[in-house]
Amino acid sequence: MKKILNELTWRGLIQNCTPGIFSIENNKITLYTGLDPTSDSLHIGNLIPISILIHFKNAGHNPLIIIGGATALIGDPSDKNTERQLLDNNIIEYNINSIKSQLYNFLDIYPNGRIKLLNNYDWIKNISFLNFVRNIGKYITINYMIAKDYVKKRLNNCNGMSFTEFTYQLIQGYDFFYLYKTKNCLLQIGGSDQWGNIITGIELIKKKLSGIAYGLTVPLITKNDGSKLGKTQKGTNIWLNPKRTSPYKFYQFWLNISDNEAEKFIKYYTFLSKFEIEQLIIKHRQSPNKRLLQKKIASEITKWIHGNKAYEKAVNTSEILFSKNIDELKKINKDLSIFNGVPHLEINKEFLEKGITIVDVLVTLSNFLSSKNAVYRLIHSKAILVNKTIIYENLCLTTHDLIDERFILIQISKKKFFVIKVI
RNA sequence: GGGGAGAUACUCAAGUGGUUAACGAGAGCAGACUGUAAAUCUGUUGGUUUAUACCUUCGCAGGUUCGAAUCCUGCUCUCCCCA
Repeated sequence: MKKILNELTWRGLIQNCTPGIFSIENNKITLYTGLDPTSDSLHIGNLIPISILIHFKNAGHNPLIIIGGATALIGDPSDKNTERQLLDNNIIEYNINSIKSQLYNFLDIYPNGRIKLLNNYDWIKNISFLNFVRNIGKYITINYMIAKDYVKKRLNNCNGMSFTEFTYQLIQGYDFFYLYKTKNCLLQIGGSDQWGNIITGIELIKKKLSGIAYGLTVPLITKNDGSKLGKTQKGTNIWLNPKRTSPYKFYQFWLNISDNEAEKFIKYYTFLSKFEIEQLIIKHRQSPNKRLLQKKIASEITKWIHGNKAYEKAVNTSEILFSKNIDELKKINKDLSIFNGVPHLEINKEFLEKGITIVDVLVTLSNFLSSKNAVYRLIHSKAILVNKTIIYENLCLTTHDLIDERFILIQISKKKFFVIKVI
């Protein structure tokens, strides 16, 4: 059995763990992490605990992923300052199915692979309230429960905390208890906000079964400015679902991380060996302008999540969009699918013959920018390019501006692109 | 129940009758420099017009005034102290 905890430590993936955890890595163990179906897609923050599962799997252990079909009905209060809105059953079910099919795409899910997928609704749905209160609630004191940081915070907060959310930690604790009892699952992995919930499970196992279980949390991945990773500048998540975050955008996100971040993320998000990573970091420091690390991370993760084809397309699109001159644009041979994932507007050719202004394209017709003033401001600061040429006024575009008779490329600042396609 | 303080743009926070679309800071956006990096510097951040004009905005609703974020009245909400 390959030792794994040193590996995880080296990668910086361990934020906190319960004492004695190093004793378990010698034998094959079962471990799990939970995913909340609060949305119909995972985002890149979810990949960290998942990648730990994969490290364990590669070392020969037995990983489980628990989808929180039951716990999502309650809503995890960890890390939240206010009561959550309850989610609708149908939405949760839809989310569960979406997340499941997503996981099948990029993980070796049982029966073909080694990672088993379970839904905690399956074992929680049949528990009666009385049974739960007598058999589980009796083992955990209120004193223990209100000592949790997030509970304290909420108790001091005038909005308070509902009984429903207060019980959440017991339900998640019960999951761990159940998995320990039925599958001999010894370890739970979670984000740093999950510490309290994990500990409750361990406590329950200790009190009720005199068993010893372990927990491990991953660091909260932050960007240099302290913001949570997975959010872009505008605060939107980087999703794994290509409909929410196109492979092109996904690829660009990784390509744009800073040097500092890149040295960390290559350890978090790729499965390259320690040797390979150290070599890459050395090379990168020698000539950082080549951005070897960013490119490597972007390629590894994009291929992993979206597949080789989508990755190649994203690279191709990037090369064309970021090329300095107009000739590159002419090379695409009318294959506009290269622009999938780039914001665009489709218009009739007749419409374009009459002429259409930049402001209309970006605001009136597409809402790509929020106001006309914003466009004028950008034009004045020379931030808008049409087909790679800076414009100085609110230009009126016509069919003469079309490339290959098919499209016009508008570039806003260095990294934002907008395509007008004629149909 | 009694007393006190407050509510200003994305956030914090000045301004207490007249160049006030509102100081400043953070944040965002853009430009320069670079490597589609970081740091730095510069500009910018209500809307319409791409021009210099108008409209809307300082908790909500009224009022006083030539003129209000600023004064008055009522209301709503938040915080603090004493019961």
